[in-house]
Amino acid sequence: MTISNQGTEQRRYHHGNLRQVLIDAGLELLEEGNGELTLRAAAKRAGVSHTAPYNHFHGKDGLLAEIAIQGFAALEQATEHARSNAGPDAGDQLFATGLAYIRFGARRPALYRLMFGPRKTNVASEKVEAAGLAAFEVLVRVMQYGIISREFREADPYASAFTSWALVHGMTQMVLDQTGPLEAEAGDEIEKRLRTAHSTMMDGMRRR
Amino acid sequence: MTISNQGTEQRRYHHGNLRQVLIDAGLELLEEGNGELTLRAAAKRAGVSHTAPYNHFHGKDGLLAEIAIQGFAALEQATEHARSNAGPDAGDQLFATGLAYIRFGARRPALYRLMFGPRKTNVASEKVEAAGLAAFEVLVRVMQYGIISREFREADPYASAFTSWALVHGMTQMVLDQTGPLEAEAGDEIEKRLRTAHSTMMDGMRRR
DNA sequence: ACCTGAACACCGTTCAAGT
DNA sequence: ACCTGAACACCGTTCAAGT
Repeated sequence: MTISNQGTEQRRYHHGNLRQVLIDAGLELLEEGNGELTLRAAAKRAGVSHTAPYNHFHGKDGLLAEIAIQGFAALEQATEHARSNAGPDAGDQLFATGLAYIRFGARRPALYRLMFGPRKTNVASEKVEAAGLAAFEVLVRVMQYGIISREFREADPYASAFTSWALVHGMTQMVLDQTGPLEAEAGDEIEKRLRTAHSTMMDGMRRR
Repeated sequence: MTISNQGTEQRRYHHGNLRQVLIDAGLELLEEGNGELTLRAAAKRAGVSHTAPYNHFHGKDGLLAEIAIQGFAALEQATEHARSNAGPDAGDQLFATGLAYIRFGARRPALYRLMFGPRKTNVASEKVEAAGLAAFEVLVRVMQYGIISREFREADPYASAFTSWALVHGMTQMVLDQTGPLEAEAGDEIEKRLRTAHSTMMDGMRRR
């Protein structure tokens, strides 16, 4: 006790870090999953009884919240990666970020829906919001860069980012649903649509 | 039989038009409902056994599809009403349509989510898509009008409508979720955000 | 043609009980 | 501290049976 247990180490009992194992199981099921995530299925995949998760999460919503947080972290990473590889042009960075965003949703539809789905307001959901905000800030940085580099006209980067976020968020939703007039899984169609929207937006954002 | 039964009249058995009664019950539960719609709850409200709906719908998904169709019809009506009351300026019409759209979602969150939520692809979902397309075409008409009146520059009205639709759809989603940086239920905040986005878009759409 | 009730296989959650 | 198994109240769906 005084020797072997380092303070920051995750405690392990039967399965060692069951908490993360359950989250990973949930993410897997969501990836494979044609439908909904089930607490019992996640427990089964983790190799524990269906009541074991209650020792680590605030019921099903608690597990869902953790999964959403990790989803937002992955979204942030995907968009930031695209942004930093897009070259020095702010408009290019904005387009690359938006495209990476939509592709993230298109490839992980169930996870994406979970991230933006309804959540009972509780303590955990605040952490989800924080994770979502961190992903949002990738776009804010693009806007700030565009303004500082004098490529974009003066504006509130936060407000500009909000507009762009809403646009790609809406497009992603339309890719996931078959509702609305975007039927193609073909990435070409998505890219073409985003290109059109992006051009219109850029006309309104660029310095004249 | 030869006398009393008119061909187009809805057949009534115990409850008369149970089909529509179930749809209305579902809409009510969705409106009140803090959470999910249940087939059994809809049947209970309609005053029938929980298996009765299977005589009228393809299971729960069938009922959900019908509700979504009626939801899209209501959305179409709300946006069309706003458009036709917005005066002759195409930009004003576009803004009014978008605001009506977001408000529709904000006031019927559960119905809105159902309309755009996941649906198992089957026959019924084609009719849902058609209903969604009809609502979308309100925006297409605004774009066509703006181009014909030479207020908007030449463009594919379909593509322009798509961009606007994605934008308001994304904003609506952000109002419903608390995710993202739009916390206010106050209509003022929503209107302000839409105004910003609309101005940017209009800069890109207006004839120079 | 339309409806019911029993039955089945699920689900989330609680709780006493084990280690 | 962590896990299990029984139990409870739900859920969607099927099916034989009634009228």
